[in-house]
Amino acid sequence: MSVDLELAPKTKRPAGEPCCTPVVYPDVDREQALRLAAVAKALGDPIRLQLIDVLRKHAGKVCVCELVPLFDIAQPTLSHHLKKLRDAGIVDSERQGLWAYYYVIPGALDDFSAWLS
Amino acid sequence: MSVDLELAPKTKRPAGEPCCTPVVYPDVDREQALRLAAVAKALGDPIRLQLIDVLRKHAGKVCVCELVPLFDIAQPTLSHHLKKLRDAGIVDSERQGLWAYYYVIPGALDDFSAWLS
DNA sequence: TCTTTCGATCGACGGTTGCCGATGGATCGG
DNA sequence: CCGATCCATCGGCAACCGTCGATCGAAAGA
Repeated sequence: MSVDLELAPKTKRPAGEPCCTPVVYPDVDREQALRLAAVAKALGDPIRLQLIDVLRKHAGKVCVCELVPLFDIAQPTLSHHLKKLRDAGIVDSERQGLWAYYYVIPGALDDFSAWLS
Repeated sequence: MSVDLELAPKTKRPAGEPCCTPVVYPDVDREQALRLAAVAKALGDPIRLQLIDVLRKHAGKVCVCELVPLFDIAQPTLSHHLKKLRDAGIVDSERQGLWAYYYVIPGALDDFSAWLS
């Protein structure tokens, strides 16, 4: 992986103790960090995390009218959370007549999962 | 896993199409979702994600004075991010004289990583 | 056409976040 | 002691977030 951030070892130190002898390297560049953090941010809400949990375990498309009664929030709030997950590229939706069916985009969490492991 | 959220299938539907026939089950209860989302939220910032990346890859304790020049932010801001990671239970610090050394708490990300996989 | 239903969007509100400069507390050298 | 260094905290600011009620557009039935 490429290194995006530079490393500037400290020179001034009041004592002779070794402060900056071990050099650290970031393995994730800024753009990759932005993408991964966007996914993490989308998962950083309990309701959205449970939404992903439901959609993933179901392994299919789930109607919004099924998701609403699962959580103690108003319908516009749920729609807002689903939009956040859509904007993060984690889920997508499909309209069938009057209903909207949501599903987790296959492989959308792979990069983040790989970084975390 | 225990199911915390109740499932209330919809009864009224204008057409005969199957809307809520497939029943969905959440596998994560509310408390677990809160813990996992707190970890995800802490990782939901590019700088914090890179911080974790550096600390994890280094496999040891890293002095703050080494972390400051890696990012284009002021020192109080870095300290703020480190506090967020500490509050989330992901990292911890250890003072040695004048310096503070940070490290990733072993196993702190295991639950989240397991849920994601 | 009129009504009902579903889902998205809007507008508004309190609370939180990320960022900075300034300051403080602790530690060490001189 | 005094000054320098490292790091945490404080106060403030603009931006964002989660939430709701109200509303809208699309679709289907009567």
